[in-house]
Amino acid sequence: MSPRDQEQTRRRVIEATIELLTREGRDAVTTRAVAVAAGLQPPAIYRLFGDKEGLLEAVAEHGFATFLAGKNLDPGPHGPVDDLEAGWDLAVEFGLANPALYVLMYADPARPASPAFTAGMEVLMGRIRRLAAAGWLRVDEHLAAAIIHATARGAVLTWLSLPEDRRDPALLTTLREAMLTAVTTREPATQEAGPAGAARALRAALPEQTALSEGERGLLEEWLDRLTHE
Amino acid sequence: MSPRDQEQTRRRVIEATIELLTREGRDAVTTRAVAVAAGLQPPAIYRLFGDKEGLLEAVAEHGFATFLAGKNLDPGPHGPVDDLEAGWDLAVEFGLANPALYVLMYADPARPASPAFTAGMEVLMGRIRRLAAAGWLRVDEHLAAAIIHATARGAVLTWLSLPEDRRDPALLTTLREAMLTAVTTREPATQEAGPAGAARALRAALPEQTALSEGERGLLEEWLDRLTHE
DNA sequence: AGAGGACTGGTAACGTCGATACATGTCACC
DNA sequence: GGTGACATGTATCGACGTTACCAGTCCTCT
Repeated sequence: MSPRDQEQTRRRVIEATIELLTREGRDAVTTRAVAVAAGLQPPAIYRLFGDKEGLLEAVAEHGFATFLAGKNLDPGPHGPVDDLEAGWDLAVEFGLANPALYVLMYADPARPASPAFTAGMEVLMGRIRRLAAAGWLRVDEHLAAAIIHATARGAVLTWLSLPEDRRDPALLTTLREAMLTAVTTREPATQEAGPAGAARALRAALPEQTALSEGERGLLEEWLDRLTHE
Repeated sequence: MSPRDQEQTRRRVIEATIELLTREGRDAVTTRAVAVAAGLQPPAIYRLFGDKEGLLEAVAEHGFATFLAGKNLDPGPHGPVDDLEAGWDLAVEFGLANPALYVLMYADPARPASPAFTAGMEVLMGRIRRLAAAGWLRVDEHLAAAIIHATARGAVLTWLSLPEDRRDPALLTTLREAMLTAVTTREPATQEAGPAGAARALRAALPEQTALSEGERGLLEEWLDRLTHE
């Protein structure tokens, strides 16, 4: 079997698994059931994915990639805050649209970070960085990522655990709003983009702080001037 | 065997299961392993708990009840808002103190609401009601419950999924604060902007600039970190 | 062109799981 | 002291994840 064919078979197995997962639930995903659904023998799964864990990881990655493929990830016209908002919505929408897959990826914290998990974080981190560069970030970048992740995770899992007739869309919008106020500032710390603007803003706010020694502050001011006039 | 003895045996089995769960993980909890740990035969589990699901449910309930037993649930002297805050802390503390148990109870949203789950919600609902009675509630009671639950759930699961050396306690306090401002009409504790925002903006924009040498940039990054973490 | 060998794919099986049927033992009561 | 009901122990079932093993096929080298 050529690598080309093998890739195609992998794809067929993955899609059969997703079908099984979404139609009959997590417990229906057995190696045997997947094998017959994909039209091959149980051991073939192991030749293709190593073990069941490998299969599930491949499934998560495929599902997430497929979802992202239909979305536009470029920065929007309304600034980094709106981009963050859209990114949060994207994460939640993925969970609501693929509950079984989402639970597989995000329910058990013991599961080591899969490529799919990491890919989602990459998207998020890019938006956070732009937010920080524009001076909108209220907290540390890593903390921001954790907050965004936690609110989205909590939103999706709680939403899914509610009976359908008691799901209030306000849960999602309120959590999103809470996330935004926790992570971003209402007023940007700098009006100008790039290092020069940030340096100017920092230069202005500098005299009030005490984290640096006299000498350090002097050198820092020199550097900020250089960055400003670059 | 008298009902009294049976109750005692149930208790022994449950505690053996918790021991197994926390020491060797979820997958180590097999009916056989539990049976030998509790000193009886595998079928005895089924006579006591019906099936494995029943055992796990009993375990969840026992673990949660034991945790709550050591806590004071009465209204505190600082008003309903502080009570809510303490309730949220309680939920999160339970998750951090009993990760395996928490994951068992809250990870999979497909699992129907267990008695333990409901008991936790009861505690929460009481506090929300007092909050509403005192006029502090910004949103519908059910929505408030969902928001509180979602933030706590997201906080615990995200915390547990982070490697230990990257867990920032600020994640918990920030999420708690976000929950409080979303749910109550209390004024958010506005933190002074200071130079932190500008420092973060400069930190994010730093890689793009060329006015500083490698060494200067390294030192500058250290200072910016100090300025943001002050 | 034919023999040898590496590699793919199929079959059968292992050990363990959750769960259950059945036999064995034990105690109360007539 | 026999008898019936109930608790306990034994043996086993089907299904699971996983692996050893064997047959067939295709490429290579002489």
